[in-house]
This record gives sequence, C-alpha cells and structure tokens, in this order.
Amino acid sequence: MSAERAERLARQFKAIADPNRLRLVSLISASAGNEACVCDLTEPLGLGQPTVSHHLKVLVDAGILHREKRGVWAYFSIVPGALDSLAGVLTEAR
Amino acid sequence: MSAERAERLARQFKAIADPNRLRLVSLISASAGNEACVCDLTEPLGLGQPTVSHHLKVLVDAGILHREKRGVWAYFSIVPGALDSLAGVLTEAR
DNA sequence: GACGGATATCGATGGTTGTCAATACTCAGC
DNA sequence: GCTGAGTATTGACAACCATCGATATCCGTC
Repeated sequence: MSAERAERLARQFKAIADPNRLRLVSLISASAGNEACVCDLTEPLGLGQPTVSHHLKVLVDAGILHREKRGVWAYFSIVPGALDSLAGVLTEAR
Repeated sequence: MSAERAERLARQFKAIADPNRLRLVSLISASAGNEACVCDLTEPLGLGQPTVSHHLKVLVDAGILHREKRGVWAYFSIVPGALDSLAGVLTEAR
C-alpha cells in the first residue's frame, strides 16, 4: 500500500474512530428517511450543540456524511457507498 | 448503539486509523506465511525500530494483530476475523 | 427590518498521540 | 557467564484533538 493511499484512508478511518462519531453514524442510519438534523442528535449523545456540529463537520469533510440545508435545519445523511469502500479495505487485507 | 459498544469499537478503529499502521497491516497480510517480524517492517516504512514496535503493540492491544516470539524474533500475524468484524460494523450501518 | 430559533465558527484548554533517543530486556551461541 | 542481535520500554517533546463557552451567521416569521 502506498504512503499516499494509507494517508487518505487513515483520514477516513480517523473520522469514524471516535465513540461519539460512531454513534452519530449509527443514529443517522437508524433514523426515519436515513437522515437527521443536529437538534435530533445532541440529546441522545449528551453533548453540546457546538460539539455535535463539530463532529458532523469532521464526518462531512471525510466524505462519510452528506449535509443538506433545508430552511433553518441542516439534515445529515450517509454518503452511499462511503462506508462500504472502507469496509472493503478491511476485508481485502485479511 | 450503546456508549459502551461505541467506546470499544472506537478503540479498534483508532488502532487502524493511522497511515503507518494501515501499511503495517497491509505489509503483514502480503508477506509470505502471512506473518512478519519487526526487522522486515522498519525499512519499508522508513521509521525507527522503537516506533514500529510501538505501532505493532497498539495493533496487538486492539486485538488486530497476534504476536508470537520464536527465538529472538517476534512474528506478527493478523488475528483471523478481527478485520472482518470491524468491516461488518461499517456495512451494517449503511 | 426586527426577532427568535437552528446551526456554524472561534478561542481556549486539558488530554491524547506519534516520533525519537536512550536504555533495558531476551535469547542464542560461544 | 559474556557477547551480540532483535525487540520492548521509558522519558520527553511537539502536534493534534475533543470539549466547552461565547459569539456569529443564516433563515423564517411577524
């Protein structure tokens, strides 16, 4: 594996290598319509709004979540195939 | 997802969320016999021996690598199923 | 245009982590 | 037991990160 590819993959794995971000992804995938807004996510995590917003930004920057602003609300959904490609890396290197 | 499970999974993802550790896993899985010793791994990564030993310890502690001492050499191999269970978490939450 | 609610950004802080140099440990051979 | 080679551990330092409070931005409503 090249150093460049390892660097790129590590950035994506780093994005989900946090307990709160794992729970965010899990919450969003279990939500109705496979999307959720920030206000739905702060309470179950027990974190403040700025912190949740920060974690969501990390996941968006890593290409794992998609952000769509509808009016005042920001809806987050999982980018199709993003997690599957990461899973593929793990199953290939076994 | 419970906070405890998220914490436990995050520890494993953190272990592979590093470019050098990703390369270590890749190098080991591509080695003859699916195992390698520290001396085989320092040169391709361009890191010092203590640093490589540290990364390998992180992977062993996370349950991803298995360490077997044979004489003076320490051989590392991938724990069967460890990466697959992590990959399963990603494919289920899509 | 002013207000209020939802979200994003900024600054600061305590904790974690990757890396290296130096050193200690372990085992095989003499 | 001594030596040398392979590996592990320790201590230190710089860089990064998760969290929070305060504040700014954005948008619908009145």
